[in-house]
Amino acid sequence: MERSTYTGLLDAAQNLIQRDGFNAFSYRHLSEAVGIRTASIHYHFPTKEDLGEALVRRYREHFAGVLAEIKRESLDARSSLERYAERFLETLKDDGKICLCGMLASDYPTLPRDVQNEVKAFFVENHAWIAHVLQEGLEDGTFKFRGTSEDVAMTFFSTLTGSMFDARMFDDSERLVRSIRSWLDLISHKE
Amino acid sequence: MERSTYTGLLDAAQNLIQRDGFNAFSYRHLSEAVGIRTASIHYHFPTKEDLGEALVRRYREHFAGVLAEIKRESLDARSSLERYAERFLETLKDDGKICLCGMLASDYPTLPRDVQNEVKAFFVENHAWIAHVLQEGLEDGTFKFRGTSEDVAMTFFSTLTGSMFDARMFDDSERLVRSIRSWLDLISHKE
DNA sequence: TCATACCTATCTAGTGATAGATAGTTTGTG
DNA sequence: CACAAACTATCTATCACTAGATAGGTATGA
Repeated sequence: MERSTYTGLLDAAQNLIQRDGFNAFSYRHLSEAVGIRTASIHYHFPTKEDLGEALVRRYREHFAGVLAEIKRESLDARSSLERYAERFLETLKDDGKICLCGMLASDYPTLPRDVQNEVKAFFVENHAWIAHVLQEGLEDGTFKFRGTSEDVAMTFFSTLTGSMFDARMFDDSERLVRSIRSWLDLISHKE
Repeated sequence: MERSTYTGLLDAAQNLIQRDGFNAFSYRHLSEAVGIRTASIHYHFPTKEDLGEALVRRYREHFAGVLAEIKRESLDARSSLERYAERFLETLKDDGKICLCGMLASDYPTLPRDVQNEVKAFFVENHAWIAHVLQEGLEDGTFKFRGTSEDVAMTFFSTLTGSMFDARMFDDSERLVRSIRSWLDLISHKE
């Protein structure tokens, strides 16, 4: 039971932050979402920083598993990136949610230090994974591009997060779909 | 005199919002930045929504002038996009500021309605301008891409705003430089 | 001309609501 | 009982915003 309250708090906090960001979400909102008093939330997470850090760490670790799974199961580089991008699309379709760390990157200067570090770690890990897939695709002829894999990886991740904001604003997830397809076409060799 | 207070408020508000977003900025911060009491700010901008709307409208109109100037003076499509991207780089180098509307897009669900509409208008105008330049470059052979100009324009704008957050987080404007160059290389024909 | 009236831009002081956080207490369960 | 997990009640700080006053400028009109 106590475990499910803890997890329920993280889940609800993630929902709120993925929509409104770290500053526009409060213990009061969380209290209403979970059904316990704000004081009781402080029992589980003494400060907002504690909550934020636990949340991003869980998200980051979960994502590391997703990355490993895609790499294990995918046939080629293009379908790896497609499956990666699919996670962002699913998140967006779930009530217009934004990638947690994409959202927190926009709140970065106002974030507690430990949360900042978790968000940066997420970016580093994701950029490295994308760069690795890009490099594979470059070497086996699936992809064609001139910049370094690291730089191109950054443009891919930026396109994903940027287009999530765009698609949410226009309440049209197809905008993210088209953005992903267009970007992948830019580096795909065939035609 | 009264005019300069009004403008000074807009300037200071823009600085604060470009760093912290709409929710993490307050009349109190603004008061400290310009040196008048919060009550006096309400004389010029009765509500935060009024301030936000005036600010984004001014920004949008200023940007429309920038777009027209680039189009008037630039020789080819690639240098138009380079000059466009250069504005984002200058903004970032100015104390890690983010494009105002890129920042507000991340705050979108919590924004007052009139501010939301101004931000959307900014996106529409900028996407249309980029798409037009891309189409020109496609037709004269400067660029090569498969998606529609509109979709590719969205990936360019998303790359710019997304990479601003990235570069700010790592306190390294060169990351934006490399992102821009890599993206432009993806659609450039030569080599 | 000069007094009355209005306007502009600021101020002090305060509203109710909400923020994150704390102390101390009750409740449920093994 | 002992402990975990919730509670009530409260704190201080800040939020956007308002009321009412004031000083100085400007316009009007007898």
